[in-house]
Amino acid sequence: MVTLEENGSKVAMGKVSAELAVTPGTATSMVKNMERDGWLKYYPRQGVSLTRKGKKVAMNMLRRHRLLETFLVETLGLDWSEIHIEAEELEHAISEKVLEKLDEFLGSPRYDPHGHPIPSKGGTIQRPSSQTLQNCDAGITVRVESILDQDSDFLKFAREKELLPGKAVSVIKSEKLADVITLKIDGREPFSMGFRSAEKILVV
Amino acid sequence: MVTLEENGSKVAMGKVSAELAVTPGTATSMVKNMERDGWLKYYPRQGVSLTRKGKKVAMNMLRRHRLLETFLVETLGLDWSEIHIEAEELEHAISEKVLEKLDEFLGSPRYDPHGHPIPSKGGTIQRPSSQTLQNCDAGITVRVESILDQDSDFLKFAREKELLPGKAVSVIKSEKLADVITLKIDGREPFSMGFRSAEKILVV
DNA sequence: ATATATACTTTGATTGATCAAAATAGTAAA
DNA sequence: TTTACTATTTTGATCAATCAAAGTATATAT
Repeated sequence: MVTLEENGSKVAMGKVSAELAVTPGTATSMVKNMERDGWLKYYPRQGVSLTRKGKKVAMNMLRRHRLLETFLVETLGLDWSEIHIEAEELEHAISEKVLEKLDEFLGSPRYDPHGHPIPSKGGTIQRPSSQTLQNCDAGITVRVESILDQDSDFLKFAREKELLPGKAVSVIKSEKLADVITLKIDGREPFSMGFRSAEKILVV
Repeated sequence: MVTLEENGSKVAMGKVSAELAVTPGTATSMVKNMERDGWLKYYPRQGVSLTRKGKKVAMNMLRRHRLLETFLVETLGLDWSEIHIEAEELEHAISEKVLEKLDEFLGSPRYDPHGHPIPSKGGTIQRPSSQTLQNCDAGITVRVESILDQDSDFLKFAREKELLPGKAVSVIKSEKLADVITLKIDGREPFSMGFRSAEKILVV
C-alpha cells in the first residue's frame, strides 16, 4: 500500500493532463520530455515531482505572475478578478530585466493583491521580517528589506528618498516622544519621517 | 517586421524571408497561409501587400509597440537603446484591455521615446516628416523629430551626442562630395556624421 | 481471490512548421 | 537570340506536438 509520505510531493498525471487541458497520453509524453530536460522526476503511474532546477523556475514564474498581478491592480487599476489571466500571458513574455525594474517601481511588494506572498528574486518565499524602521535605535545602520505600503504616493515618496529595498539606512535620531525618526541614505541629505510611516518599512 | 507591414506597396519575398529569418521556401508557405486567412495579398514572384484587415492589425501592433516602449522608458526607466527588443516580446502578450489601461496611465502620449508617432486606437497615425538630416543645408537649424534606426549601438551614439527627439540641431557644414555633415547641438562641441547615418534622422 | 473499474501508458496516425535541394520564371548580359 | 544569373516556388523529407484508441497496471469491491 502506498503511504501518504511516499506519495507526498508527487502530482498525479490526471491532474497534470487536466491542468494543461491535453489528453492523458499527451501529458505522459510531455512529462517525459521534461524529465529528459531535467525539470522534473517522473515516477510512472505515480506522478511527477519537480527537481531543484524545476522548482527554481517554478518559483520564478510565481514571482513573475504575482508581481505582474500587483502591477495590474496597483498601477493600472484593473479589477482583481480579471488579473490572473492577464498575468498568465505576460509572465511568459516579460524579461528578467524588465521584471526587476517593475519590482523596483512597485517597491518590492511582499504580497500580491490576493494576499499571496511574492517569492524573492532568489526563489525563496520570504517570511516577513518583523523588524521595522520604527523600532530602530539611533546610531545603527540597517538594510531596507521591503515597503509594506502599496499606495503609489507613498511609494513615490520612498523612491524619491531612495528608501528602496537593498539600501543601507543610517538612523541619525529616533525621538519616541516626538514620534519622528531621522534617516540618512548614502551621501544624501538626512530626512525625517513619522513613526506611522516608518512602520511601513521592513528592515534587517 | 513592423517596417515591412508599414509599407503600403508590395514587399519582395526576399525581404520577408530575411526579416523573419526563415528559408525562402518557408516564407512562401507562410505567406500563402496568411493570404488564406485574409491578412495579405500575395502576388507570386512579385511580393506581398497587406489587406485592409492586415493593415489594421499592423497599426494596432505599432500602437502596442510604441506605447510599451514609452512605458518602459518613462515609467520603468529602462535605457533608450534596449527597449525595442523588450517591447517586441511584450506587444504580442498584452491584451487590449491592459493596453488601454496603460495608455490611460501614461496620459495617452502622442510620441514614443524615439519621437515616432503613436497610432490612435482607431489606427490613424500622424504622418512623420519626410525631411532627413541628410538633405539639410549648412546654416539652418532644425528640430529632431525621430530616429529611424532601431539598432541599439546607433541609439547609444545618438544619445551620446544628444541627437534626441525635440532637440534643436544647427547644421554647420554639409559637404555633399565628402558625404559628411557637421552638426552642433546646444552649446556642445560640434561633431560630424556620414550621410548614411544622417539619413536615419528625421527633422522638421 | 477474482472481477471490475479507474488511471495511466503505448501505439499509430495526423497535422503543421520547417528545411535542403531541385525546378522554374523572370531579368540582365553577351 | 541565346545564355547565365538571381529570386522565388515546389517538392520531399524530418521533427515535434497532439489525439484517439487500444493496451496495461493498480486499486476497489465483491
